[in-house]
Amino acid sequence: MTTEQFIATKASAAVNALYGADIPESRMQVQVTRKEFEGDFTLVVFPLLKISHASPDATGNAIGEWLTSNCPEIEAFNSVKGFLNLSLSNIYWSRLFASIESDARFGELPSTGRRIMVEFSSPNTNKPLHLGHVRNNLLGASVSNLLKAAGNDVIRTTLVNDRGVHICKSMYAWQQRFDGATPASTGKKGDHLVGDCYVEYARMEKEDPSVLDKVHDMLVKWEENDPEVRRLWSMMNEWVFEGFEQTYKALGISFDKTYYEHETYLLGKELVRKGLETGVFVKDPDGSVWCDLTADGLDRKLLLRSDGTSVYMTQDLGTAERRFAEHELDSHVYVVGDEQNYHFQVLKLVLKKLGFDWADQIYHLSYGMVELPEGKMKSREGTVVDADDLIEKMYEEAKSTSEESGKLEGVSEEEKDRLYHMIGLGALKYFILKVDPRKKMLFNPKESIDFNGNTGPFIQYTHARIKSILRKADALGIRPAVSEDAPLSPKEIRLVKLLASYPQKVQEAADAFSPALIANYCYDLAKEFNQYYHDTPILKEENSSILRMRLALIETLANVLVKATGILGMELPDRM
RNA sequence: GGUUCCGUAGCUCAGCUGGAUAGAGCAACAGCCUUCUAAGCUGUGGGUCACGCGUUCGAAUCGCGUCGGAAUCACCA
Repeated sequence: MTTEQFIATKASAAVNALYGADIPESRMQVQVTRKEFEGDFTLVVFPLLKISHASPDATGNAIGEWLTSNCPEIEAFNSVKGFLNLSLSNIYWSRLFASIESDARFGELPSTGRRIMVEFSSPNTNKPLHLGHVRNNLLGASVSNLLKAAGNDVIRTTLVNDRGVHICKSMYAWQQRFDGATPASTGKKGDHLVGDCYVEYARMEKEDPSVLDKVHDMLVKWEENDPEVRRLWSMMNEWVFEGFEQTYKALGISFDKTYYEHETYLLGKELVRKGLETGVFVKDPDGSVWCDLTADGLDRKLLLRSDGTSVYMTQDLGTAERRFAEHELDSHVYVVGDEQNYHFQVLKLVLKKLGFDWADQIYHLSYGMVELPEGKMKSREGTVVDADDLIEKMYEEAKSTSEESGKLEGVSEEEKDRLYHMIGLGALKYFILKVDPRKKMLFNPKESIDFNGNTGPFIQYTHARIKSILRKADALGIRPAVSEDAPLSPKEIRLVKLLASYPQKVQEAADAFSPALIANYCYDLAKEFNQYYHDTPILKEENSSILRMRLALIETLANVLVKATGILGMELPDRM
């Protein structure tokens, strides 16, 4: 039970005793007391005036009196203009702190028994990953962690778009203009080499539009399983996968299951057949198949072309059906940009029309685009921010900042390398995840991602500071320990309050599919600690139970920081 | 044109299930390292929460309208 719930329950009892009214605790409004007022939690009494038939202050005072004389945990109160501020006893906070400190699984919510598949990343194999993909990948990985922390069984998956006309374009350009170049012969990452082919193709088509016919011939041959074309296709895809693998590894991302579109693109045709039988779909005279959604305020949606081939939507319908069946999913989350809102709206609607109840359990985590100061990234204009370049840049930035501070003297080169990567990536991940996924975000390549203020490195630095103190204490043979003999200061109570709210934050964030809420929490916690650190000496404290309590407090704080940033996919260093 | 989303400090963002005087960071300015890591801490300045009307004891938050921006509405994926 959270402290808010505890107070709500007591307040409900107070109202019952004083006014004989039965107000459930869920209707009680309890919030954290604002900094400028005395107290820990505040009961909003306005909604109770109709029952008390008294002024806000009189009502507040009456409830305050009742609570302080009937609940030993509630020590004092003051009533200000309809807000009843309550102070809890030090023993209450000590015990709450002790319960958090001793709980190794603190913040891991009880199992929901639900199995959720999360699809994210889903790249095309004709160009390297860019900043937009980075946001997708980080969000997907983080939301997966979040849902897992909230007690769900999570399957991370990706659908690689490895076939189609765009792949053939790269293949054609390679054949015509690249003279047998390979990643090995050029020293280029495979995904970048294939990306170059794609760019080259665009140039070729501009010179001579008829090359498009050649590309279509190639696609037809691919579909006919032409060995020559298939061999080229496999080889180039292999290059790309190796390149992607490096990028995923650098980002710390992996999948439980990878689907390839060349295996799934024919799925869904059976559904179309059934839909035609049951009259959910209609066939036009030219042979094309449609679903009429005009009654739902949408348009008609194509499901099979007049030549009988399937489209994107057909495939997605079939894939969804197969996944729910194969994995006995309770829910499926798709991490896909908001430009596809319409697609998912239609997908769910069509599945529902086909009679699948689980259609309601599909959630499109629709995130906003990453934009540059001059607008959208455009590959034609060369304004695309490449993922590998960006990761490299972050590493260099971390390296130069670290070298400037000189705090890593005596650390091995190997360890330094690990730290630079951890810090650079931490900065990048936090930068992207701290903003509400649904909103579009701005990235200015000219300004490097900050390492000061509300940033990943700030949180990592906080952790390093705590670890430094704990190392020193350990060297002195002092062990952290919670004890009721060590009263908590107001700042320490604030920290305990924040720590205690962590499980609730995980729940809220999971409900909202928003790692940003976790990022904000991490910042609040780090900020609060740094203020505490600044004016509360720990190792110099003479009272040994207070000293040990403080060590226990910062150790718990470090543990919670590790868990929370872990959801964001960040690692925290012991020194930096 | 239809649908959906967005508009908060110079900039980047919190706050949005209605609650007290709207918060951070960056940038600017002024301080704090013989004291547990200054990637830190403290302070100053900076706001018509796009605009209007409504609901309410109370609106940045909810509703309607206006203005501005974005996405989407392919026999592309």
